[in-house]
Parts: sequence; C-alpha cells; structure tokens
Amino acid sequence: MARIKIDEEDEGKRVAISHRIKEVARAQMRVVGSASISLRAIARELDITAPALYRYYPDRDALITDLIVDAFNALADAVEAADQAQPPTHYAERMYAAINAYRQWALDHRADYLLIYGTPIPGYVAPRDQTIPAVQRTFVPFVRILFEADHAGVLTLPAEDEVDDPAMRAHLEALAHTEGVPLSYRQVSIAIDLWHRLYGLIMLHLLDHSPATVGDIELYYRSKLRHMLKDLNLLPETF
Amino acid sequence: MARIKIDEEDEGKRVAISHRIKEVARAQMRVVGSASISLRAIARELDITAPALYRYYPDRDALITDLIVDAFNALADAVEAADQAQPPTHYAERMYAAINAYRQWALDHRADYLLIYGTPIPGYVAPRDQTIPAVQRTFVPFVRILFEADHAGVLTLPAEDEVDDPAMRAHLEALAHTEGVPLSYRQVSIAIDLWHRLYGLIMLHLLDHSPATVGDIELYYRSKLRHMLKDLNLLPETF
DNA sequence: CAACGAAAGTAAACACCGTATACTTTTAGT
DNA sequence: ACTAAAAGTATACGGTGTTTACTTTCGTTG
Repeated sequence: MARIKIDEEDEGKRVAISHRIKEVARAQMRVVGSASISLRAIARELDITAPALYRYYPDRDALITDLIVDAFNALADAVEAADQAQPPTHYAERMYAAINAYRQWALDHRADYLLIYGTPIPGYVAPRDQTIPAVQRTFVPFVRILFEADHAGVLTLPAEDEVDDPAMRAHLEALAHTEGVPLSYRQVSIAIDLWHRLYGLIMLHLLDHSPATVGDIELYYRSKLRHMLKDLNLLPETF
Repeated sequence: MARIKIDEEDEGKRVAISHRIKEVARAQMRVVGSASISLRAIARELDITAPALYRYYPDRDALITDLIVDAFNALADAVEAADQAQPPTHYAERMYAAINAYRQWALDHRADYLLIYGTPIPGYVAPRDQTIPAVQRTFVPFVRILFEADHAGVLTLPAEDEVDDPAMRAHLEALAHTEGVPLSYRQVSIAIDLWHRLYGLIMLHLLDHSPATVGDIELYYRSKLRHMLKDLNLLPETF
C-alpha cells in the first residue's frame, strides 16, 4: 500500500533527524553539562532555526527524556555485552566483567551517566512510565548472574542476620516472590548492596569528590571491588 | 578612629545584606534547584534591580561560591555538635551521632547538599582555595573519632591485606605521616571507606535513585549503617 | 502534469536570563 | 552645608524556551 510506504519513509526520515538532534545534544552535554542543553544552540549547529526542532520534539523535556532512555539502553547494552562475552558458567568472571563494563560506560559517558543518575535538571521531571523500563534493563544482568551463581551453589550469601529489620525482611521476601523474579530475599539484598556501592564509587569519581586522600582513584576502585567480590565468593582468579 | 569605625559599619551592613541575598538564594534553590539560581529573581524578591546585586557579588559565581562555603560550614557545624554532645570516651555513640548528623543535615538541606556534592552547576567552577578548607572541616570529626577510638584500643582495624595494592598502600602511608595527621594508613583507609559508603547512601536517597526494591530507605540506611559500625566495633549498644 | 495538502521550516515576538555601562540617588564625614 | 563615595537604577546586549503566523518544500493524487 502506498499509505504504508509513505508512513515508513516519513517515520524513517523523522527518526534519522531525531538521531542527528540527539547527537548534537549529547555533544553539547559533554561540553556544557546536561543541565544547560540549549535548543537554540542545537538548532544553530544543525543550520536550522530553533522552532524547527518543535517538529520533532514537543518541547525540551521530551528531548531530554529521549536522551535519558537512550542512555539507559546504551548502558544496559554495554553491561549485557560484557556479561555475554564470558563463558556462562564462569560466574565470577561474568560479574567482574559486568561491573567493570557498567563503571567504564559511566566514565566514558560522564555526561550521559550524570544525566540519568546525577542531580536532576531543574525544570525537568522524568515521565516514569518511559524511564523505568529502561532503568530496569541495567539491573537485569547483575540479578541474573547472582541468580545463576547461587543456583550453581557458588555464591556466598550474607548471614541470616544481614537483613535484621523485620519490616525490611518482609519487604524483601515479598519482592523475592514477585512474578518473574525467582530470587530469594538474600539475593535481592546482595544485588541492591552491590549496586549502591558501585554507584557511590562512580559518583565520587565522576563528580571528583573523592577526598584527596584517596590517591589513585582507579586503584581505590579495584581495591573496593576486590573486597566486594571476595565477600560474594565471586573473585575471578585473574583479578 | 573614625576611618576604622566607618569600615566596620560598612562591612557590617554589607555582610548583613549579603546574608539576605544568600537567604533568598537558598530559598530559590529549594524550589528550582541549585543549577538555576537567578540573580534577577533574587533581586525581584528583595525589591531591588538586578545590577544592584553586583555591589555585593562580582558575579553569579561568587554568590555560588559563598553559598557552597556556607553549606560546608553548616554541615561541619552539625556534625561537630552531634559529636560533642556525646561523652568523649563513648566512641561508638560519637561515631553513630556524627554519621547520623551528617546524613540528617543532607536530608534536611537537600538543595545545599546537592549544591556541594551533586552535579556541578554548568558554567561554574569552584575556586578550590576557598572551598577545600571548608570541605576538610566536614571530615575532621570522623577522623578524630577514629583516631581517638583506635588509641583507646577500641577500634577494629581492617585486616592487613585490606589495602592490597602496594602503590595505594604507599600513598596512604605517606598521607598518614603528613603534618598534623597522626593517623595510620589503616585509619585513613577506614575513614575514606566510611565516608564513600555514606555518600553513596545519601545520594541514592536524595536523588531518589534507590531501586524500587529497596523498600523503606530509612530502614535500608539503618541496616547498612549497623553493619558498617559493627565492622569497626563501633556499634552503640542502643542501636 | 498540474494542483493540492501536509509537512517542514522560518520570522517575529514574548518573557525570561546574566551582565556591562552610564547615570542618578542616597548617605555619611568633613 | 558641601562633597565624595557608596548604593541603586535605567538601559542595552546577547542569550534562553516557546508560541504564533506565515512561507516554502515536496510527495501524492486527480
């Protein structure tokens, strides 16, 4: 049908231009920071007037949302790829690779990581229905590795008293039995802890708030990572 | 001398007005975020024209620097007060109080904490000679408590292999023997670790990036804090 | 193939922003 | 009371997101 062909072409052209817009936006983020992405500057770069951008995004916030979703997906892709590059039963190597890929992506895409995990952009509020699915993808590999490692009997789980508050334990138990999440509350507890510590290390690095005392931030990271993995019995032999 | 009296009066009036400016600025930060502090909006609130503000601050960045230094000092004051409200030899209670005060200040002054520890404001670069002394004040109580607790033989230090990289160990050793810092490298290591984990927990909370899986963030914090303190043998009996 | 209609782009305007310059008012000391 | 400095204002420049109305481009159809 002609109609269908037209739609496809139009949509194809539109997403192509959207891509160019986002490329320029990301380039500007790298220079001036996510908080001051300027539609007019983007338009100028594209040799176009600012209102023309409104043919592709209803407003600045929509563009930001698109950038955020892209960033989450790129981060998830990087982590998944690193995981799948390891032999499936080498749980320690998989976790090591996944964590390093996560952090390396953050360091290599500082502006994008800060866009999704830094101080929110002043007027902007994220439409959670669009961002949450993308966020979740970034957690999946970690959770999967933990799950598979535990099933293989390799994982060291935290002691029973690790989750010491009854209310919190109840929450984690409930969560662990949610549809499609075949995790024990202790596995969930590990995943959360792992991620929050990684997040802290990355933010400290990206925002340059490490106390001067830290010295070589790379060595510090490796040192902390080694202990985190050792606690889980997931320390690769080569590390 | 008349001259001196004039200077004092003038300076007194100037700092009073500076205080009002900063008050209004902080109020605006709470609403719109630190990144979009507007001199014009501040001036409007003070029933004054925007250029009049330039009698008190050479530019927007100078105002931001002042706000940053104030924030660090207020945070340090809060932590110090909490520490000193405990009996000097009750190291566990002192550490517990100091950490809680630090976190509580961050939660109570979200905008200020993000100003000093969040994504940097786009065009702004902090003059480190002004900010670093203020930053350091916030670390002093933690370091002091660790030092005194260790001297009292109360502290559990990390195992020798905790700092496993030779270069990093050398750095920490060098740091530990710096003038006025009577700390061993293992004490330094603990302080850094403690702070970076606290920072991670706070940022996660403030930026609302805790995975939905965390549940009650307050319980999660208490759970993590309990384990951090237990590892140091600084767990208060009442906790 | 010419005409139509939708899509894309533009020009101009509005209300903001930080900041510089030049001018006026207020204030305090001699 | 006079003067000089300090404080504040008016105006302007170039920047921002966004809206409105208009024009141009271009693929489809009669």
